[in-house]
Amino acid sequence: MSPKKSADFQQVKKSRIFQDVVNQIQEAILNRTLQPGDMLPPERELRETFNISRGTLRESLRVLEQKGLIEIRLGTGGGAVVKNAGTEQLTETLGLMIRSGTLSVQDIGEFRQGMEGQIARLAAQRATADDIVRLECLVDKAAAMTDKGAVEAFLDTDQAIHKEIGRIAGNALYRYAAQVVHDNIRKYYDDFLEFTQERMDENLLDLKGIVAAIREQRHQDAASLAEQHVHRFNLRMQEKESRAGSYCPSGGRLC
Amino acid sequence: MSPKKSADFQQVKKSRIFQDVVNQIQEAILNRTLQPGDMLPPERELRETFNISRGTLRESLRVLEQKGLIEIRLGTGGGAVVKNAGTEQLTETLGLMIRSGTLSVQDIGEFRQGMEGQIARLAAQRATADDIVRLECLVDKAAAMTDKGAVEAFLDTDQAIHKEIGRIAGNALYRYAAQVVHDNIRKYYDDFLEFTQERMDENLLDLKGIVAAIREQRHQDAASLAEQHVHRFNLRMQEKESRAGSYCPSGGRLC
DNA sequence: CCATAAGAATGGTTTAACCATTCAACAAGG
DNA sequence: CCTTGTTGAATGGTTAAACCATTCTTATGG
Repeated sequence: MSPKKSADFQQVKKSRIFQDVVNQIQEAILNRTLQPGDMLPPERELRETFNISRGTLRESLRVLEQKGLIEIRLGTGGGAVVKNAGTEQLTETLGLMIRSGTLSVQDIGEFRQGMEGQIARLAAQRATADDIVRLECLVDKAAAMTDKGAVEAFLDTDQAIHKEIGRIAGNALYRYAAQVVHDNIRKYYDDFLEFTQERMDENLLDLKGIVAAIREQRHQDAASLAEQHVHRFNLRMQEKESRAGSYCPSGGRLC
Repeated sequence: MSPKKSADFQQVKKSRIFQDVVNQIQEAILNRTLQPGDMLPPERELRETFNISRGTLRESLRVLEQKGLIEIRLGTGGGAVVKNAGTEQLTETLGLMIRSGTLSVQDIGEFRQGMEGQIARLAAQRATADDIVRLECLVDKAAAMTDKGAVEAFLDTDQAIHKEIGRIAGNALYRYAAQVVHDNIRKYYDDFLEFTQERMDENLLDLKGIVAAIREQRHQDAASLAEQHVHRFNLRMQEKESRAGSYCPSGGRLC
């Protein structure tokens, strides 16, 4: 066999017993042999099953917990419960990358801009009459909140609209990615951004435009409008950030 | 204070010593008090510093390792080394979501399609003369590979071109996301897709088109062409998948 | 100069015990 | 009968001390 095509061997793994146990349990979960909600046997029993010490077993459980595959509960009737894989791990990892300077908030904002555009485009291509009704109902609600000057309630509705558009787009990864990005970016803008009446009016107009484009299946418009919407937001973030320079001394990198 | 606006309390955390240790070490790493490449003291020393047992400390280290913040080496001079946050964790988590059926391969393919479009668009907006030279050099190389019918080498070059476009786009998150998605999708198509001469010709044409659009700063064209490129790929994957139905019985969900 | 063996440093694992939290069953008092 | 408090068992969380396995360095001998 030529050296070029030789199967890409894996480095021989050091015998780490806990890793083997992690793999076995993880397989069982991904297999559906263990389903979400199922409980693993108590530690002292599992210990015997695998024929390892409790300490080693606990290292395995810690890893599975950190992967988001199980949750560990205390007390009688407690133990390891199989979980549904959610977005918490992605959110946490992305958060680490931001905080460690591997990613800048600008990067994330720009990513979000493109992504929200694509989501709006898909939504415009796939929205049913039912979806439109639901969206317009939410927009009406947002308009009411704007009239009343209820900032908190407006923001909630705004978020609900974005979530609904994500649902309509019909792609789970876009939905998760949007949530992960949002959860991470929110940590920063929550501290920064005050929401004035003018800002609400502006936002409401954006939302109306996007929903109209979705209703009329103008997917290109929906994408552009959603992008502009996020872009305006990103600009404000940058203004804020450079004005309050102390927050982030190293050129957009967070500390 | 009204019940509506009551601060969003956190559930009281159970006293888990190892978690506290994880937080302290993680803070030190994100602080840059501990920098990538630095080594933590040996377990027996850390044990004393935190005044906990070795078992508990080891659970902490396992968690940090799983988060991708440290790497643990064996033997004399071994120990915990601080790592740069990379994409491995994201890749792994996304892989878990695919395997557990939370995401379908279609979802990922569609996501990738939109994302590669955005990346190409950014690249078209930001490419310098230097970048263009490098890209065209790679395209020439790919053309040579096509002529020679060297499939492996062509695929390598193809990937290099995509990577270069990602670099030119200048957004770290797009770059990471592309890699994560690619690494996960590759697991499936590597098994499936045979690469014929015709396929290579087709791909080469796509690449030439995209690079030309980038050179001439036709960012809209660059986006569309890149999307089409991925879309064609996605279609082939779906064909393959439905033909070899046994692989995935539950409607596009992987088992 | 190189090969090999011995030893030390370090992570990996085991054992056995005890502590802390939770829940259910049961008892006491109203 | 219902409420309230008590107790005990089940389970995860932590500790301690020892030993095993891997890796690197150093000494030894050819």
